[in-house]
Amino acid sequence: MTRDSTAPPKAAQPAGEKHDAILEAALRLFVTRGYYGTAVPEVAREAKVAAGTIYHHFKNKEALVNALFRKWKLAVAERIYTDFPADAEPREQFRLIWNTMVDFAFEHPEAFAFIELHHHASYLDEESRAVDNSLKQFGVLFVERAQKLGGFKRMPPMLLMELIFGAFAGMFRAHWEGRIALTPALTNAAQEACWDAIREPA
Amino acid sequence: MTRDSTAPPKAAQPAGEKHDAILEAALRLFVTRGYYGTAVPEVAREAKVAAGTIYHHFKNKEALVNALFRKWKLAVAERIYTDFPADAEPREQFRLIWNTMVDFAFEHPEAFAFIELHHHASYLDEESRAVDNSLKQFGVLFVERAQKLGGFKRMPPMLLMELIFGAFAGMFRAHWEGRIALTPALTNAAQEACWDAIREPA
DNA sequence: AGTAGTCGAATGAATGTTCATTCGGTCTGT
DNA sequence: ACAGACCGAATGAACATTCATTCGACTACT
Repeated sequence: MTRDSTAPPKAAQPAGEKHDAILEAALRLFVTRGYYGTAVPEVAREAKVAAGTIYHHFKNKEALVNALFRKWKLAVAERIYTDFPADAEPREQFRLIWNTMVDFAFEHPEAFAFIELHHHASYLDEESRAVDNSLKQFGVLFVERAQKLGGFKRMPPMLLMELIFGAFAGMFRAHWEGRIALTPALTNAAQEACWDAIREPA
Repeated sequence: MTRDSTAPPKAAQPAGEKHDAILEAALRLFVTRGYYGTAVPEVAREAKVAAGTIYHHFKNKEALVNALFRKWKLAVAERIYTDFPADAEPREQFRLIWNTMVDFAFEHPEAFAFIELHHHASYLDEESRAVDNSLKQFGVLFVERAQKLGGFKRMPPMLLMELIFGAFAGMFRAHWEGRIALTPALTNAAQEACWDAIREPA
């Protein structure tokens, strides 16, 4: 709305209401029907926007998924990086990462399902993949440090990571699909079980 | 489909050759591009069959995915049920289930990826879901028995199941996507890690 | 303060493409 | 010569994308 009256006329506002409405609608539809299963005009209708408007904000359907993927993957990454205690005990770090992801998954179930579901889709571009990888790299570094400090199983860090993240994702999928009903007590029990999986047994 | 069983039956067709070719082509394409991302004529081309032929063997595209899903889900189930030592120690049973699934995933990577990816898709019908559930029920019964015999963590059986299966699926996804290179030693290490996750710590 | 002029966001009907499915016909074994 | 199995061009519906046009906000000039 506001505009700097001293500066020359600026270009359009990049981030607007419609832009967000489109991303939200796309999130909802892509999660329930998938990328190919969702028609662009359908996204427009859900966002209460004309079909053409989507193409003012995104180059095409593919650019839209990629923008969505990056938005949420970066949101997760930021939550995990922020205030991460780099010097704490691995046990404490693990608990923190787990809880951060639990909070995120409860707060943004659709976003979590989306990045979970689409993380290897063919329509993701290089940049989206890079975002994905950097988060994975963080996980690997965490495991490597924990292994050096002792107390972690001697397995390829990537394997350990994937086991844990797979378990986490499976837990939430079962929750959303109604097979279990997660509570703080249960996510915590799962966290402890996963810790037992990765730590060196005494 | 049906044939008069009183008449001296002779194969008019050289066994279900085309039928199988269609299923195989569909498996390959559905795994790489998804259900909605795969065109029926594309399946036909991949199967070296005319588009119309697919509709002689399957009522429509949806019937085709469902047939495919059931075929492979039942194949997994059969492998797991067969020769399952109902009276063995849970530790032994767990090792067996794990190894059976590892073998299957290595022998039929596309089939495993397919049932993993599509297990909650909207186009699966009641019967397909029922097949899925019966296998899950088997897992739950295994956990419940193990809990009664002692030595298993006290958590909802379904949660324990989903954690383990999630970890297993994550491990293979990482393998196929090239992030790790699985070997018998590694799948076995993962199996032991997962056992540590579910057993009651001494 | 009022008016004309400019800009670009927004629209939605129109476009060309791709899709799932059909159907008239051919081929093969009996 | 009959019955399927099989074929693939044809069909119509649905799709992603385009574009001529509208609209409202802002600027510049009076």
